[in-house]
Amino acid sequence: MLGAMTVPHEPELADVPLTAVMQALSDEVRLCIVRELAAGGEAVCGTLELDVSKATRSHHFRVLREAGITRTRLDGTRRYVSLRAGDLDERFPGLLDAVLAVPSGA
Amino acid sequence: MLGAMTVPHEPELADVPLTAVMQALSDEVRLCIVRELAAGGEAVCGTLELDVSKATRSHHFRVLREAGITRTRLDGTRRYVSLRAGDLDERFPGLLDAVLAVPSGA
DNA sequence: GCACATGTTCGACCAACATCGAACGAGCAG
DNA sequence: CTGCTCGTTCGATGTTGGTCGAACATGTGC
Repeated sequence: MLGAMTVPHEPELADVPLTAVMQALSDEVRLCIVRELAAGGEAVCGTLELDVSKATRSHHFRVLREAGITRTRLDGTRRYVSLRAGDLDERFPGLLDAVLAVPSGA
Repeated sequence: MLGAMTVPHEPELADVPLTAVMQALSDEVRLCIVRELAAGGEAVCGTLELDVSKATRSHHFRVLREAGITRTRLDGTRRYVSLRAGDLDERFPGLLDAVLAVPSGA
């Protein structure tokens, strides 16, 4: 029981139900993450500005990853996270765009 | 305290945050309702096929209504529910279409 | 008035979730 | 090897959410 941290699990988008994606995108913190990723491309987890603890941050990244929304690349002790925009748009056409079109203010 | 049942509260869509809509659409039962409304137009609450109790059904209709997704019209003892497709598309362009484009199976 | 039908509301219950501090693991720099 | 950093995992906790049965409210028809 040790590979869990080194090899994050990323599902096939075909196996992800719509409810899981909607659920993942129904949290303000996770929406922030998605927006920042959309705007700035790949990013290191710790560099994103979020008003939550390390543990909570890690939790949200996991939810996004397991909903097929993000991909995680390992580089030493850092983790680079990016949007699976292509996969997502193939599975749920227009959904991510519609979400990203909404300004963060409301 | 008795008007609550007779005059359902429907918010201005401008006041509804994206998270509320995503949240409302992240439940399978509510997705079923939305799909049936999209396919068949206005419908009476009780006529939709849902494998839940009256109380649960009422709960889901309330969540959809308060998320600005549906409108409720009173007619005697019945309640006609319909999608606020126009309002929704104005507020969150493309979102409802993207959701409805996903087949119910998955 | 009196049933009847349609929905809502009220507790209650259990599952899921967001949050945190603390402990842990893995890689990197001395 | 020893710290240091980055991030995960582990409880624990409080909150929210879905579900139900039962009670209630409201309108319709006899």
